[in-house]
Amino acid sequence: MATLRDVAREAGVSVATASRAINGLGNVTAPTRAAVMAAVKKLNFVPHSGARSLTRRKTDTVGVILPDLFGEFFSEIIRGIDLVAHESGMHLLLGNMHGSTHETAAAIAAMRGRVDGLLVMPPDLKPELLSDYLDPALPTVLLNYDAGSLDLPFVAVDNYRGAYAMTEALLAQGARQVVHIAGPKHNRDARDRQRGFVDAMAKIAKERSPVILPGDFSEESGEKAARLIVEGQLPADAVFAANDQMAVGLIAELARAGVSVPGDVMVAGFDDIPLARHLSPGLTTMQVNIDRLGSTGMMMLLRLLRGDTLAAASATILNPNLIARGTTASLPGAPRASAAAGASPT
Amino acid sequence: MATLRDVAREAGVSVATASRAINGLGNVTAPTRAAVMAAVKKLNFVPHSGARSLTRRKTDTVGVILPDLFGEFFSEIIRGIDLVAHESGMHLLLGNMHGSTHETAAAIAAMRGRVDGLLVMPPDLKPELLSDYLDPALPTVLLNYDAGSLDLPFVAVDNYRGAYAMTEALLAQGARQVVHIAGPKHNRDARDRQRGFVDAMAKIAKERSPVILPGDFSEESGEKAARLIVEGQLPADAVFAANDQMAVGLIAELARAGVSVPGDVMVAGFDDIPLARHLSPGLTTMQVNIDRLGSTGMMMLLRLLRGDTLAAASATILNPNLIARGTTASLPGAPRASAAAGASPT
DNA sequence: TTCGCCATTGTAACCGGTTACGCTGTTGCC
DNA sequence: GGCAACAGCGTAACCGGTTACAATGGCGAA
Repeated sequence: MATLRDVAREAGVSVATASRAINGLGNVTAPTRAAVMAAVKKLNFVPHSGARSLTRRKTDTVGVILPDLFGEFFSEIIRGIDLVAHESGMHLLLGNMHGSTHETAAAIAAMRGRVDGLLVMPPDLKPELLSDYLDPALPTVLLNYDAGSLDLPFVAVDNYRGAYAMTEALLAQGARQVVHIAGPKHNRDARDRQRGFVDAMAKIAKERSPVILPGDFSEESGEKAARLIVEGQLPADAVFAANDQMAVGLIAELARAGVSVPGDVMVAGFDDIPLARHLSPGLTTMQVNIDRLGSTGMMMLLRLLRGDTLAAASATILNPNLIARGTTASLPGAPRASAAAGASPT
Repeated sequence: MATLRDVAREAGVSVATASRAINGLGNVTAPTRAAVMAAVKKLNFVPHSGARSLTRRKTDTVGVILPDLFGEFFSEIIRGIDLVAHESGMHLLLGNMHGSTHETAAAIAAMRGRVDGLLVMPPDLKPELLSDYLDPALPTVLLNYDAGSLDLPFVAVDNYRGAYAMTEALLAQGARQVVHIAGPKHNRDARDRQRGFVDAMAKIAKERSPVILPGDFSEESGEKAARLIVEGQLPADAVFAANDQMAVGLIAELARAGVSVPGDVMVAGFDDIPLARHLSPGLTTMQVNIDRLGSTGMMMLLRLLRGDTLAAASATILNPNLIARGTTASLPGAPRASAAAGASPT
C-alpha cells in the first residue's frame, strides 16, 4: 500500500506539500497540486486514517457501547445514531458488553484512542462503577440511563410516567384486577416501569393491592404468567407487561388456552415494537421512539464534541405515548379505545 | 491522559520496559513489573489503541459495510458478525453506504488504516465497480453477494433455489394462479428470487405464464399488489412475495378488503422475519438464518486474517428452508401444511 | 538596484505506542 | 579466575500521517 512519502517522491515534492495538496489546504500552486493528485491516482493512494487520527487527535468516530445486540431495540438505537452520525461524517465503532460488567470495562478501555466520544447504554450498572470505567476526558453521553449523581449528560425515556399512564388507562378502561409482569430486577427500565405501576395503583385503586409477577423481558416469562392466569391461580382481567416481548408471549399462550383477549383479559405492553401493530388484535402499548433515543444522544454528543459544555442539567427525557389498540378494547361499558395508531386514550 | 512515557517516568524505567511489562512479555523482573503496574494504576493509564495499532499494523477491528441499517435484516447480520467477532476479541467498525454508490467508495476508503479486514454487503453494485473500490491487500469477504468474476470469497443465500422451492410448494398445494411480487430491480437477491420463481413456473406449470408485479421490498408495495387483486384486475389464488415485508403489507390490505387468507388467496414470503410466525395465520416463508450470514462471513474473514488463503472457491452458500404456516394451509383437498415451525413441506 | 514581504515549499519534530539492537551485569563452566 | 552465554533493561528508529518553523524565491516599493 502506498504511503504519503511514496506519493511525495512520485510527484517530486515533500511530504508536507503532498499532505497539503491532498487535504486542500490553501497554499499550494495549481500545478503542484495537479502533480500530487496525479501521483495519488497513479499509486492508488488512500490516506491511512489511523495515522491521521493519531496526529490530529481526532478520529471522526464515536464509540457505541450497548449491553447486547439482540433484538430490534438495539437495532433501532443504532439506526438512530447512525442517522445523525452519518450527517456529520462520523463513523461508528461498536462495542458490546455482552451483559458482563467486566466486559464493560474492557469495551470502554478498548475505545481509548479510537474514538472522539462515547455513547454508552449501561442498563444494569451502578453509577459508581460506571464512573470508574469512564474516562472523564472523553465526551460521553449515556443512553437510557439517568446518570443521577454522575455529572454526565444523558437521554432517557420516562418509563415511570409511561407505566403510570398505562396503568391509569387500564383502570379507566374498567379493569379491576390488574397484574404487572415485571422485567429483570437489576434493570433500570424495568424498575421504573414497576414503580409507575405501583404508584398508579396506590393512587387510583387503593383498595386493590398490586400484583406483580417476576419476568425477564423474554417471551417465555410472558407465557409463564399466562399459565398462572389460565390455571386460575391468579385472578386477572388485565395484564400490563413491562415490555412488548412478554406481552406477545402472554397473548400467544392465552390464545392456546382459549382465553380471549381482550374479552377475558386485557393486555398491554411497553415499547411498541413493530410486531405490536401486526398482532390481531393489535397490542396496546407505550410507544417509545427508540431511534430517537439514539439520534438525540448522538446530537448531544456532537454538541459536546463541538465544545459546548453541556451541564448534567442538559439531560433529555423522552416521553413515551400510549398507543391504544385491540388488546384493551372491549370491556363492556368501558369507553372503546381507538385503534388508530398514535391516538392517545385521554 | 497519561501516556506510556508518563508511566515509564513514574516507575523509573524506560518506555520499552514499561511497554513490555504492560503487555506481559517475558523478559521483565517481577519487581520491575510491579513498579510499572503501580504506576499504571496511579496514573490511570489506558493504552492508546490508535497508536498501538499504527505500529503493530493490526487493529483488531473489522469493518462492516452495509447498504443500510434499516430493519431487522441488518440487525441480525450485525448480531451474527458480533457473535464470532467478540469471541476472537475483534471490534466492529460500522460503515453505511446509505444506498449510494459514491458513499460506498467513501465508506471503504475511510476504513483504510482502521481495520484488518472488511465485510461488505453491496447488494446493488456492479462487480467491476466494487473491485475498483476494494483494496486488494485488505482481506475482504462479501456478504450476500456472489462475487462472480471477482476473485473474492463470499457467503450468500441460495435465493434462486429457495424461490424455486417455494413456487413448487405453492403449486403442489393446488395453486393455479400464482403471482410474484418482485423486489427492487437492481437488487441481486430480488433478481435471483424472481428467476427461481420464473424457472419453477416454466418447469412445472408451463401452460400458465408467470405474472410478476413490481415491488421494492416495502410493505407499501405489498399493499399495492393487494389492491390490484382486490379490485379484480388480477386473478390470483396465491401470491409469492419476494420478501416477508411485502407479504405482511399484502396480508394487511387483503384483510381490510375482506379477502380471506389462505381461504381465497394463499400467501408466501421470504426471509422468515420474527413477525412471520406471530401473524395469524402464520406466514409461510423461506427461512434464511440471517445471523448465520454474518457469522459465517466473519468466520471466513478470521481465517483470511490468520493467513489461510481462501480461494474464491471457498464461497459458502446457505440454503434457506421452507417454513410452512397458516397462510398456505387451506386449499381444499390439498395436503395441509404443518404449522409447526421448521417443518418442511415435503 | 536593493530591500522587505509574502506565497510556496521543505525539514524535521511530533502523535503514542512497539521493538530491533546494543549495553550491562550476572551466572555457569572450564 | 577468565570467558561465554544470557537475562534485563535502555536507546532510538519506526508506523504514516500533520504541522510548526525555516528556507527559498519572486515581486513591488523605495
